[in-house]
Amino acid sequence: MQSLKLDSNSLKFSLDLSFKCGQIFFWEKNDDIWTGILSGKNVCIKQDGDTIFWSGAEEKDIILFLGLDQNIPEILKDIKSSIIAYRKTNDEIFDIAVNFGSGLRLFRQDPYECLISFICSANSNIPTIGKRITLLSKMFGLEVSDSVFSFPLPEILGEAEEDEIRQCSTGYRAPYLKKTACFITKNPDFLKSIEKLPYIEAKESLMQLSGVGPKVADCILLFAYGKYEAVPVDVWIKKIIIGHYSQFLDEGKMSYNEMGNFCRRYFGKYAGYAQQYMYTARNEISGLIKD
DNA sequence: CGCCAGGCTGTAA
DNA sequence: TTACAGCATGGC
Repeated sequence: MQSLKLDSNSLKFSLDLSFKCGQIFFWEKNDDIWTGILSGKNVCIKQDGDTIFWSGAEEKDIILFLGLDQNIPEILKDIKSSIIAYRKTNDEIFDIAVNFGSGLRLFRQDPYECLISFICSANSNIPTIGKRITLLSKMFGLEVSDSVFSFPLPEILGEAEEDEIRQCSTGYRAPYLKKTACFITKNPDFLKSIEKLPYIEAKESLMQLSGVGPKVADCILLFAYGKYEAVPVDVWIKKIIIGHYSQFLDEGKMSYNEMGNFCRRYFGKYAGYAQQYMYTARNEISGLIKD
Protein backbone atom coordinates (compact mmCIF):
# COMPACT_ATOMS: atom_id res chain seq x y z
CA MET A 1 0.00 0.00 0.00
CA GLN A 2 1.06 3.56 -0.67
CA SER A 3 0.67 6.20 1.97
CA LEU A 4 0.54 9.92 2.51
CA LYS A 5 0.64 12.12 5.60
CA LEU A 6 -2.17 14.59 6.05
CA ASP A 7 -0.95 18.16 6.02
CA SER A 8 -1.77 20.81 8.58
CA ASN A 9 -4.98 21.78 6.78
CA SER A 10 -6.21 18.22 6.79
CA LEU A 11 -5.22 16.95 10.22
CA LYS A 12 -8.79 16.45 11.33
CA PHE A 13 -9.75 14.57 8.18
CA SER A 14 -12.05 11.62 8.86
CA LEU A 15 -12.31 9.00 6.13
CA ASP A 16 -15.17 7.24 7.93
CA LEU A 17 -17.24 10.34 8.52
CA SER A 18 -16.76 11.50 4.94
CA PHE A 19 -17.79 8.14 3.50
CA LYS A 20 -20.79 7.84 5.80
CA CYS A 21 -22.20 11.36 5.55
CA GLY A 22 -24.61 10.57 2.72
CA GLN A 23 -22.62 11.89 -0.23
CA ILE A 24 -21.56 8.53 -1.71
CA PHE A 25 -23.00 5.02 -1.65
CA PHE A 26 -20.94 2.65 -3.79
CA TRP A 27 -18.07 2.01 -1.36
CA GLU A 28 -17.90 -0.62 1.33
CA LYS A 29 -15.95 -0.88 4.54
CA ASN A 30 -14.40 -4.18 5.64
CA ASP A 31 -11.82 -4.44 8.41
CA ASP A 32 -11.13 -0.70 8.51
CA ILE A 33 -10.57 -0.64 4.75
CA TRP A 34 -12.85 1.14 2.32
CA THR A 35 -13.03 -0.52 -1.09
CA GLY A 36 -14.42 0.83 -4.33
CA ILE A 37 -13.57 1.44 -7.95
CA LEU A 38 -11.84 4.47 -9.44
CA SER A 39 -11.21 4.71 -13.17
CA GLY A 40 -12.12 1.04 -13.53
CA LYS A 41 -9.60 -0.20 -10.95
CA ASN A 42 -10.14 -1.71 -7.52
CA VAL A 43 -9.07 0.79 -4.92
CA CYS A 44 -8.59 0.27 -1.18
CA ILE A 45 -8.28 3.18 1.24
CA LYS A 46 -7.79 3.26 4.98
CA GLN A 47 -6.89 5.83 7.56
CA ASP A 48 -4.59 5.41 10.54
CA GLY A 49 -4.39 8.65 12.46
CA ASP A 50 -2.80 11.27 10.25
CA THR A 51 -1.83 8.81 7.54
CA ILE A 52 -3.88 7.64 4.58
CA PHE A 53 -2.98 4.27 3.06
CA TRP A 54 -4.28 3.17 -0.30
CA SER A 55 -3.71 0.91 -3.28
CA GLY A 56 -4.92 0.88 -6.87
CA ALA A 57 -4.58 4.53 -7.79
CA GLU A 58 -2.08 7.34 -8.19
CA GLU A 59 -1.60 9.73 -5.32
CA LYS A 60 -2.94 12.74 -7.20
CA ASP A 61 -6.16 10.87 -7.98
CA ILE A 62 -6.63 9.85 -4.35
CA ILE A 63 -6.08 13.45 -3.25
CA LEU A 64 -8.62 14.69 -5.78
CA PHE A 65 -11.19 12.02 -4.99
CA LEU A 66 -11.02 12.54 -1.23
CA GLY A 67 -10.82 16.32 -1.58
CA LEU A 68 -7.59 16.45 0.41
CA ASP A 69 -6.53 19.53 -1.56
CA GLN A 70 -9.41 21.51 -0.09
CA ASN A 71 -8.44 24.01 2.58
CA ILE A 72 -11.05 23.35 5.25
CA PRO A 73 -9.91 26.04 7.72
CA GLU A 74 -10.16 28.57 4.91
CA ILE A 75 -13.61 27.34 3.88
CA LEU A 76 -14.91 27.45 7.46
CA LYS A 77 -13.45 30.90 7.95
CA ASP A 78 -15.28 32.10 4.85
CA ILE A 79 -18.59 30.59 5.99
CA LYS A 80 -18.30 32.03 9.50
CA SER A 81 -17.46 35.50 8.28
CA SER A 82 -20.44 35.34 5.93
CA ILE A 83 -22.68 34.43 8.87
CA ILE A 84 -21.28 37.32 10.93
CA ALA A 85 -21.85 39.72 8.04
CA TYR A 86 -25.43 38.54 7.71
CA ARG A 87 -26.63 38.47 11.31
CA LYS A 88 -23.89 40.24 13.30
CA THR A 89 -23.53 37.31 15.68
CA ASN A 90 -22.18 33.81 15.46
CA ASP A 91 -24.46 30.85 14.80
CA GLU A 92 -24.33 28.40 17.68
CA ILE A 93 -26.13 25.70 15.72
CA PHE A 94 -23.66 25.89 12.85
CA ASP A 95 -20.77 25.82 15.32
CA ILE A 96 -22.22 22.66 16.86
CA ALA A 97 -22.55 21.13 13.38
CA VAL A 98 -18.93 21.93 12.51
CA ASN A 99 -17.76 20.52 15.81
CA PHE A 100 -19.74 17.33 15.31
CA GLY A 101 -18.69 17.04 11.68
CA SER A 102 -15.03 17.64 12.34
CA GLY A 103 -13.10 15.80 9.63
CA LEU A 104 -15.86 15.98 7.03
CA ARG A 105 -14.70 16.37 3.45
CA LEU A 106 -16.72 16.63 0.25
CA PHE A 107 -15.41 14.07 -2.21
CA ARG A 108 -15.21 14.50 -5.97
CA GLN A 109 -17.08 11.49 -7.21
CA ASP A 110 -17.81 10.40 -10.73
CA PRO A 111 -20.74 12.43 -12.13
CA TYR A 112 -22.48 9.47 -13.75
CA GLU A 113 -22.30 7.35 -10.61
CA CYS A 114 -23.49 10.30 -8.55
CA LEU A 115 -26.37 10.88 -10.95
CA ILE A 116 -27.60 7.29 -10.83
CA SER A 117 -27.09 7.06 -7.07
CA PHE A 118 -29.17 10.13 -6.34
CA ILE A 119 -31.97 9.12 -8.69
CA CYS A 120 -32.14 6.09 -6.38
CA SER A 121 -32.17 8.37 -3.35
CA ALA A 122 -35.58 9.94 -3.97
CA ASN A 123 -37.91 9.67 -0.96
CA SER A 124 -35.67 7.07 0.65
CA ASN A 125 -32.95 6.72 3.27
CA ILE A 126 -29.21 6.14 3.25
CA PRO A 127 -29.10 2.38 4.03
CA THR A 128 -31.80 1.64 1.45
CA ILE A 129 -30.04 3.71 -1.20
CA GLY A 130 -26.82 1.78 -0.61
CA LYS A 131 -28.65 -1.52 -0.97
CA ARG A 132 -30.16 -0.41 -4.27
CA ILE A 133 -26.77 0.57 -5.67
CA THR A 134 -25.25 -2.74 -4.58
CA LEU A 135 -28.10 -4.71 -6.17
CA LEU A 136 -27.83 -2.70 -9.40
CA SER A 137 -24.08 -3.31 -9.60
CA LYS A 138 -24.51 -7.05 -9.03
CA MET A 139 -27.23 -7.27 -11.66
CA PHE A 140 -25.80 -4.93 -14.31
CA GLY A 141 -22.17 -4.22 -13.39
CA LEU A 142 -19.17 -5.86 -15.01
CA GLU A 143 -17.25 -8.33 -12.87
CA VAL A 144 -13.93 -6.47 -12.70
CA SER A 145 -12.43 -9.11 -10.42
CA ASP A 146 -13.58 -12.00 -8.25
CA SER A 147 -17.19 -11.10 -7.31
CA VAL A 148 -16.36 -7.41 -7.48
CA PHE A 149 -18.81 -5.64 -9.74
CA SER A 150 -18.46 -2.26 -11.38
CA PHE A 151 -21.03 0.44 -11.24
CA PRO A 152 -23.62 -0.40 -13.93
CA LEU A 153 -22.59 1.25 -17.19
CA PRO A 154 -25.18 3.46 -18.92
CA GLU A 155 -25.27 1.33 -22.08
CA ILE A 156 -26.16 -1.75 -20.01
CA LEU A 157 -28.62 -0.06 -17.67
CA GLY A 158 -30.29 1.66 -20.61
CA GLU A 159 -30.89 -1.66 -22.37
CA ALA A 160 -32.15 -3.42 -19.25
CA GLU A 161 -35.78 -4.35 -18.78
CA GLU A 162 -37.65 -2.10 -16.40
CA ASP A 163 -38.68 -5.18 -14.41
CA GLU A 164 -35.06 -6.18 -13.88
CA ILE A 165 -34.27 -2.71 -12.58
CA ARG A 166 -37.27 -2.95 -10.26
CA GLN A 167 -35.88 -6.19 -8.88
CA CYS A 168 -33.09 -4.08 -7.40
CA SER A 169 -35.57 -2.52 -4.95
CA THR A 170 -35.71 0.63 -7.03
CA GLY A 171 -39.51 0.73 -7.19
CA TYR A 172 -41.03 3.55 -9.19
CA ARG A 173 -37.55 4.96 -9.85
CA ALA A 174 -36.83 2.12 -12.33
CA PRO A 175 -38.15 3.95 -15.44
CA TYR A 176 -36.21 7.08 -14.47
CA LEU A 177 -33.01 5.05 -14.25
CA LYS A 178 -33.61 3.42 -17.62
CA LYS A 179 -34.48 6.69 -19.36
CA THR A 180 -31.53 8.56 -17.91
CA ALA A 181 -29.11 5.73 -18.70
CA CYS A 182 -30.38 5.79 -22.31
CA PHE A 183 -29.90 9.54 -22.47
CA ILE A 184 -26.32 9.31 -21.21
CA THR A 185 -25.59 6.55 -23.71
CA LYS A 186 -26.88 8.68 -26.58
CA ASN A 187 -25.21 11.84 -25.25
CA PRO A 188 -21.84 10.65 -23.95
CA ASP A 189 -20.48 14.19 -23.61
CA PHE A 190 -23.45 15.52 -21.69
CA LEU A 191 -22.03 15.10 -18.19
CA LYS A 192 -18.68 16.56 -19.25
CA SER A 193 -20.48 19.61 -20.60
CA ILE A 194 -21.96 20.34 -17.17
CA GLU A 195 -18.50 21.11 -15.73
CA LYS A 196 -18.02 24.45 -17.44
CA LEU A 197 -21.57 25.72 -16.96
CA PRO A 198 -22.35 28.14 -14.16
CA TYR A 199 -24.46 26.78 -11.32
CA ILE A 200 -27.91 27.85 -12.51
CA GLU A 201 -27.44 26.60 -16.05
CA ALA A 202 -25.79 23.40 -14.92
CA LYS A 203 -28.74 22.73 -12.65
CA GLU A 204 -31.33 23.43 -15.35
CA SER A 205 -29.43 21.17 -17.69
CA LEU A 206 -29.32 18.27 -15.21
CA MET A 207 -33.01 18.68 -14.42
CA GLN A 208 -33.89 17.72 -17.98
CA LEU A 209 -32.98 14.16 -17.01
CA SER A 210 -35.71 11.81 -15.87
CA GLY A 211 -35.72 11.39 -12.10
CA VAL A 212 -33.63 14.52 -11.55
CA GLY A 213 -35.43 17.35 -9.78
CA PRO A 214 -33.95 20.36 -7.98
CA LYS A 215 -32.71 18.44 -4.94
CA VAL A 216 -31.05 15.58 -6.83
CA ALA A 217 -29.48 18.10 -9.23
CA ASP A 218 -28.00 20.00 -6.29
CA CYS A 219 -26.56 16.79 -4.85
CA ILE A 220 -24.86 16.00 -8.16
CA LEU A 221 -23.49 19.53 -8.52
CA LEU A 222 -22.14 19.52 -4.98
CA PHE A 223 -20.82 15.96 -4.71
CA ALA A 224 -19.53 15.39 -8.25
CA TYR A 225 -18.81 18.82 -9.72
CA GLY A 226 -17.61 20.68 -6.63
CA LYS A 227 -20.12 23.50 -7.15
CA TYR A 228 -20.25 24.61 -3.53
CA GLU A 229 -23.12 27.03 -4.06
CA ALA A 230 -25.39 24.06 -4.63
CA VAL A 231 -27.49 23.52 -1.50
CA PRO A 232 -29.46 20.27 -1.47
CA VAL A 233 -32.55 20.88 0.66
CA ASP A 234 -33.94 17.57 1.83
CA VAL A 235 -36.48 17.07 4.61
CA TRP A 236 -33.77 17.41 7.28
CA ILE A 237 -32.32 20.64 5.96
CA LYS A 238 -35.82 22.00 5.48
CA LYS A 239 -36.60 21.16 9.12
CA ILE A 240 -33.44 22.95 10.23
CA ILE A 241 -34.22 26.03 8.13
CA ILE A 242 -37.76 26.25 9.49
CA GLY A 243 -36.72 25.51 13.05
CA HIS A 244 -33.65 27.71 13.25
CA TYR A 245 -33.66 30.26 10.40
CA SER A 246 -37.33 31.09 9.84
CA GLN A 247 -36.70 34.51 11.40
CA PHE A 248 -34.73 35.38 8.25
CA LEU A 249 -37.32 34.12 5.78
CA ASP A 250 -40.72 35.55 4.92
CA GLU A 251 -43.68 33.37 5.68
CA GLY A 252 -44.69 31.78 2.43
CA LYS A 253 -41.16 32.04 1.05
CA MET A 254 -40.28 28.48 1.80
CA SER A 255 -40.05 27.15 -1.73
CA TYR A 256 -37.05 25.03 -2.63
CA ASN A 257 -35.32 27.89 -4.43
CA GLU A 258 -36.04 30.41 -1.68
CA MET A 259 -34.47 28.14 0.93
CA GLY A 260 -31.42 27.58 -1.22
CA ASN A 261 -31.10 31.29 -1.96
CA PHE A 262 -31.31 32.06 1.73
CA CYS A 263 -28.51 29.59 2.46
CA ARG A 264 -26.34 31.16 -0.24
CA ARG A 265 -26.86 34.63 1.22
CA TYR A 266 -26.38 33.43 4.77
CA PHE A 267 -23.46 31.00 4.43
CA GLY A 268 -21.83 32.55 1.37
CA LYS A 269 -20.10 30.87 -1.55
CA TYR A 270 -19.49 27.64 0.38
CA ALA A 271 -23.17 27.26 1.34
CA GLY A 272 -23.19 23.69 0.07
CA TYR A 273 -20.34 22.79 2.40
CA ALA A 274 -22.17 24.42 5.30
CA GLN A 275 -25.26 22.45 4.35
CA GLN A 276 -23.30 19.18 4.52
CA TYR A 277 -22.06 19.93 8.04
CA MET A 278 -25.65 20.59 9.06
CA TYR A 279 -26.89 17.43 7.38
CA THR A 280 -24.17 15.34 8.99
CA ALA A 281 -25.12 16.72 12.42
CA ARG A 282 -28.88 16.56 11.72
CA ASN A 283 -29.69 14.28 14.64
CA GLU A 284 -27.77 16.45 17.10
CA ILE A 285 -29.31 19.64 15.73
CA SER A 286 -32.91 18.46 15.55
CA GLY A 287 -33.11 18.19 19.33
CA LEU A 288 -31.93 21.78 19.74
CA ILE A 289 -34.31 23.63 17.44
CA LYS A 290 -38.02 24.39 17.23
CA ASP A 291 -40.15 21.49 16.09
C1' DC B 1 -50.70 -1.16 11.59
C1' DG B 2 -48.84 3.95 10.47
C1' DC B 3 -45.04 7.10 9.71
C1' DC B 4 -40.80 8.41 7.65
C1' DA B 5 -36.69 8.63 4.52
C1' DG B 6 -30.87 13.06 0.78
C1' DG B 7 -38.24 13.66 -4.03
C1' DC B 8 -39.85 13.26 -8.64
C1' DT B 9 -43.52 13.12 -12.22
C1' DG B 10 -47.81 14.26 -13.95
C1' DT B 11 -52.00 16.78 -13.53
C1' DA B 12 -54.99 20.48 -12.17
C1' DA B 13 -55.97 25.02 -11.10
C1' DT C 1 -46.78 29.71 -11.19
C1' DT C 2 -47.92 26.67 -7.11
C1' DA C 3 -50.45 22.53 -5.03
C1' DC C 4 -50.85 17.92 -4.57
C1' DA C 5 -51.80 12.82 -5.41
C1' DG C 6 -49.32 8.83 -6.36
C1' DC C 7 -45.54 6.26 -6.02
C1' DA C 8 -42.07 1.38 -4.08
C1' DT C 9 -39.17 0.07 -0.51
C1' DG C 10 -37.52 -0.86 4.18
C1' DG C 11 -36.86 0.40 9.13
C1' DC C 12 -38.96 1.42 13.29
